[in-house]
Order: sequence, then C-alpha cells, then structure tokens
Amino acid sequence: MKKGKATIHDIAEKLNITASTVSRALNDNPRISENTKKQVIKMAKQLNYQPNHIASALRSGKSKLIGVLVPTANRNFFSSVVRGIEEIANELDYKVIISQSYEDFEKEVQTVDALLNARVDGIIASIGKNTDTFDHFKKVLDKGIPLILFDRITNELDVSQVVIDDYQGAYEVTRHLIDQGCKRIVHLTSPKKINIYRERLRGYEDALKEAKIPLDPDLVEEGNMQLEDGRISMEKIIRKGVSFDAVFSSSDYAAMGAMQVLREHKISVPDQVKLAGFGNEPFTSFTAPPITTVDQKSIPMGRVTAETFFELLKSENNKKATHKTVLKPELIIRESSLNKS
Amino acid sequence: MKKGKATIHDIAEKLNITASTVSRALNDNPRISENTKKQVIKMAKQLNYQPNHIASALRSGKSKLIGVLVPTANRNFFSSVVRGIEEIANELDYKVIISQSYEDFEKEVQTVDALLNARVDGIIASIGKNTDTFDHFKKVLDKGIPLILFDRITNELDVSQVVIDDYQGAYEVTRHLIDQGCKRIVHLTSPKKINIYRERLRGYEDALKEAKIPLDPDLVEEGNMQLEDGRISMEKIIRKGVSFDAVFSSSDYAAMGAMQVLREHKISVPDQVKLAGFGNEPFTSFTAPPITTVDQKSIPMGRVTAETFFELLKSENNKKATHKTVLKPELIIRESSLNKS
DNA sequence: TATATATAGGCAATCGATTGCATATATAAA
DNA sequence: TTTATATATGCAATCGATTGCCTATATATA
Repeated sequence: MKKGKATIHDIAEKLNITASTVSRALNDNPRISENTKKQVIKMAKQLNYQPNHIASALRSGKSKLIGVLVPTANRNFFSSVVRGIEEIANELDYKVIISQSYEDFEKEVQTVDALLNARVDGIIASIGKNTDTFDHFKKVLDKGIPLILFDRITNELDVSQVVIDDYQGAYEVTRHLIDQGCKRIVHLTSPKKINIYRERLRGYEDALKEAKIPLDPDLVEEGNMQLEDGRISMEKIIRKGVSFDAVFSSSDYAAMGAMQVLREHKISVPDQVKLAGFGNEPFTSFTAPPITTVDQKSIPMGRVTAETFFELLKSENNKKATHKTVLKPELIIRESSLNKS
Repeated sequence: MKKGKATIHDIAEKLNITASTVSRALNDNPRISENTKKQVIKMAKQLNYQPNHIASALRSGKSKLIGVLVPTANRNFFSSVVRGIEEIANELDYKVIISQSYEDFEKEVQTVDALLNARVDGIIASIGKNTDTFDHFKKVLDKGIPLILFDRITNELDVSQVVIDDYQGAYEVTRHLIDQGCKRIVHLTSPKKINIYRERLRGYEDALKEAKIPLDPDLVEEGNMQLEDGRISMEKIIRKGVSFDAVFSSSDYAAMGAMQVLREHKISVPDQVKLAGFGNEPFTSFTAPPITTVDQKSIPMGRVTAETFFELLKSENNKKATHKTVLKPELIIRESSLNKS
C-alpha cells in the first residue's frame, strides 16, 4: 500500500485518463461513458480512494457542513431535535457541527461567527433567552448563507421557522385543568419574553377567558424556568397566601421544582393541587406522580427543520419565500393532573 | 464593499506586498517585521478579512475539526462530556463535529468512516454497547489519526483512555448499603460485558466479600440498563421470591425502573429496600425519594479527555505513550438509601 | 575593504478536486 | 462527399492559504 492516500490523479494515471475524467466519472456526470465510469469506480475501490472533502469544498465552495446552534445540547428537547436534524443530514451526506450558546448572548454571537468561519453551508439555530438583537444573524443572511430557526424564534428576521403551536399546547393543558374542575390555576412563566413563553401565556389566558374564569395576576409568577426557579416561584405563591387548585408551568423543570415544594408543604398532587408542565422531558414520566405535560415533537421538529433547511439550500440562490411551519403539540395526560376516581 | 470576501491577496495588493508576506504576518511569523505585521492586521480589519479555513485546511492538512462519537447525545452524561470537550476545543479554536452511533455497530463503523472522510484532525469516542470488534478504530490509528477513548473503552486498542473508577464507585455504593445494614443486595448489571458494567460488578462483589457477605448469584440480574429493563429485572427478582433488602443498579435509568416496580408492589424505598443507581443523571435528584447514585464527573471527564487529546495532537507524529486516566467518582448519598432516623 | 550573517520579503509550487472551454472521433443529415 | 451534431475526454485555470527556497539590503566582523 502506498503511504499517501490515493487521489483522483492516481486513479487517472492507472487508467491512462485525466483527473477531470475521473472527477466527472465519480460524480456521475453524463458526459462520461458508462464504461469509463465503471472502470473508474473499480479502480477507486481498488486503490481505496477516499474523496478529499476539503479540496472539494475549497473548489466548489460547499463544505457539506451544517452548523447547528442550540442554547444547550444537554436538554432532551434540543438533543432530540438535533437527532432529527442529523438523521436527515446524514442521508444527504452532510455533517453536523454542534455548538452551544449556553444562553449567553456574547457566546452566541461568537459562535455564529465561528460557524461562518468554519465555512458551514448553512446554519440552523434556536435563539438564546437573553438575545434581543439580531445583527449576528443578519450578517449570516447578508452573506447569503441559508438560515433557519426553530423553537426559539424571532420576527425580526426574515427567515423560515419551525415551531410547535405553543399557544395551542398551553391552551389545551389549561383547558384540561379546567375540565378537571380547577378554577384557580397558577401559571409559571418566564420574565424573558421570548416567543415560546409568550405564546404559552396567551394560551393559558385564552383558555381561562373562554371558560369565563377571571384572570388573576396574583396567580402568574415569573421565574427563569429551571427547577430552582420553579421552587422559588411556588414558595412565593404559597407565601402570598392566595388560594389555588392547579399549577401550569411553562417548563417541566419548573413544574418539578413546584411539585417538590408542594410536597414539602404537604400539599398533595393531584388531590389538592393539579400540576402540569410543558416539554415532555423524560423525567416527567418517572416522577411520583408522573407529570402531565405537552410533548413538543422534538424529533419531527428536527426532521422538518432539516428538510426546510435543505430545500432552501437547494433553491436558486438560497432564496425562497420564507415560511413558518407550525407543528401540533400533543397533550400528555398523567396522574399529576387527574382526579382520583 | 466588494462582493466577494477579501482574501490575503486583496490585502497584499492594497499594501503592495505579496500574499506570502500577508500569510506570514497573520500567522505572526518572526520573519516579518513588526511594522508590516501591524499594517497587514490593520488592512485585514479594514477589509473585513475572514480567513478561509478550508483553504488553509487543504494546504496544511489540518482541518481544525475534531470528531466526537458518542452512543447517544441525549443522555446527560454524554452531553456533559461533550460540553467539557467543547470548552477546551473552543479555547484552541477547534470545532466539534458530533455524531452518534445509537449503540448500533454498523452505524458506528459508518460514522467513523464519515468522520475520516470529513478529514477531522482526530477522533474522541465512546464505544457502543454492541461493539466487539475494533477494525474501524484500528483503521483510524493506521492512518495516524489521533484517537482517544472515554468511558466506554476497550483494551484491544493501544490508545489513551479516560474513565472514572467504576470499580471504586461501585465498591463505595455497595459499601454504603452494607453500612446501612443491608446484607442481601440485588445488583442490576448488563449482559453486554463492556468495561464499565464489568468493573461495577467487580466493585459490588469485592465490597460484599470484604464484608464477608456471601455472593448470591440469584441477586444479580442482567438487563439492558434502560428504565424498562430495570422494571423487568426487578419484576423477575420479586417473582423469584428471593429476599433482598437493597438494590444497586449499574444505571440510574434501571434504578428508576426498579423503584417504580418496588412502589407498585408496595415495597417502600428506603424503609424496606434501599436503592442506589449509578451515573447521577439529573432526574435522580428529582424523584421521591431522591436516588443515591455515583457522580461520573462528566464535565471534568470531557475536559481531561480533550486535554489528553490535544496533547496527543500536538505531539511528534501523533505518537505518545498511551496512558489511562482514571478519575475519582463521587458517591452521592440521598434518601433512597438512608435509614430514617 | 572584503566577507559573513541577519533580516525582511518575494517567487512559485502545492494541497486535491472541479469546471469552462477546447478537441477528437463518430454518427447523422444534407 | 461534405457539413452538422453528438459523444467522450483532455487541458489548464481555479479555489485561498501555506511554505521551501531564493534574493536583496543592511549590519557586523575580520
């Protein structure tokens, strides 16, 4: 075996043809005869030829790399979306570079820049909680590089987006709690007014309005949506002394925190207070009681996002009318919100 | 603004010097005068020059890409390791391509190949459960490409490895259960004899031996270590009718499954049976009762793995004496294994 | 003054694949 | 037979940065 890896030139030499012919043969170019193609492919195999993606990337300007930017990869939702994206990308022979912003604006900006520098063919992103200016993404668009957003989106950018219907999900959960007889429903939301929490709040409000239940601002508590924040919010509510018979948290983690606090206060879930979260994190099915939640269709979201992305990538000039795909969420009813009977 | 991106040639032209000089100036080569360097840097900024990593990768043979292969990224342990790796990689201006084998051997082989094809500068991997031949990794080594393994390792490859002391962790958990007065300790392990489960089994056995508690094969149950497998194993044990006063599962997920089954059988944890898992998955702290487990030091593991990797990468010829780094695990004692008092 | 030694840059090849344009052969149409 | 039209392939430039080797000028040493 030769020490260096085989190149198209080596193949060409063996076959007494030129590298161009080999290149075209391997790319199944119609200008090459079937016979030549066969020979080339055979020789390529024989020499254990591996195409050099880097060289091809340089010449063609296509790196076959796509950058995926998520706030944090170690969250079931995001890693599942990534999985969906990867499934599609793999089929199309693209590689996925994952990078995380850790909900940090500076880091997000740097990361977008780094992805651009790595010459990714496009970027799929979900925006960090603390991001409220979008110049770093505008730069991506200015360079004509395909960009798609999912889940955490913004209207300030003219790009295609994939989300679930957060409004609908929240509406259904709230509706479900009302159907269980609840009238004083606490809602845990985020002070960061990013789309998802805004929409969920709207769904909550509309479900109440529709059921002619007055909105009580005392029942809406803001926090950062982590477990600890859920605990803090719940403590606040309890300390306020307002009466409530249900808790709908915009995040499963905060719901878990709330449940812990309720337990510590000997308030029984679901007997005295019904509880529901949002996200269908795996742990929600483990807890005692298991927590009612809304599934975000993460893998389909990843697949749809990737499909939308590749359509854009393949389109003329990376220009396509932008559109928003809204996936239906699924209400998952578990013990935490059900009347014993 | 020119439409195309600026290259070193553009900078050179403006400054009436050659591209080589610009290249050297940007790379802080001592052959270039401070004055020229300053001018080049200034002009680069002015033209908004962004180095083309692809071109540099082609010429230098270094892509600044590192491939990370994990069985599944949406597992807290792995995503945390990845985070640790990313932290270090970022500092050194490397990008991380993540790919998952989904515990599937074929997919693992393909993925390694794909990473090689993407011309990564090296690979950091954790081996899939169903992998028992290693030709795909040998190929990596044959090509002289740095390879480091973490957590799920093998002795069949002469590579540096980073693991936690699974033996020690398991020993300590078992010891702890014994200290709580348990004598009949069930152990849930995997039929796949990959290193981690083998070591944990050894730790369990040695702790028992040391305490002069006879090993009872009836208490050791094999399963795939997912939640459902934990359920199945627990049901088996209960159906067998053997007496037991504790369960030590080699995985948190299986521990969770076991706890569910115990609850369903009205066997109280920790009153009647003490329970411990392994891994310190976040949910173990959420459950009621919270589950005693062993922290695997995932982020440090990621950082150490990356550091080991980059040492290798920077070494002469990618050759270094291989060595195994063993991190100390941490026993996390929670309610599930404690006597009320 | 003549020769050695830095110092600062330039020249041109190179990494491997792609691609616009040119060319040679063969077949078809006039 | 001559001219059009495919068909199959070659030629050489190109993508942008890197790098081994060469050169010109300046300073130092003999």
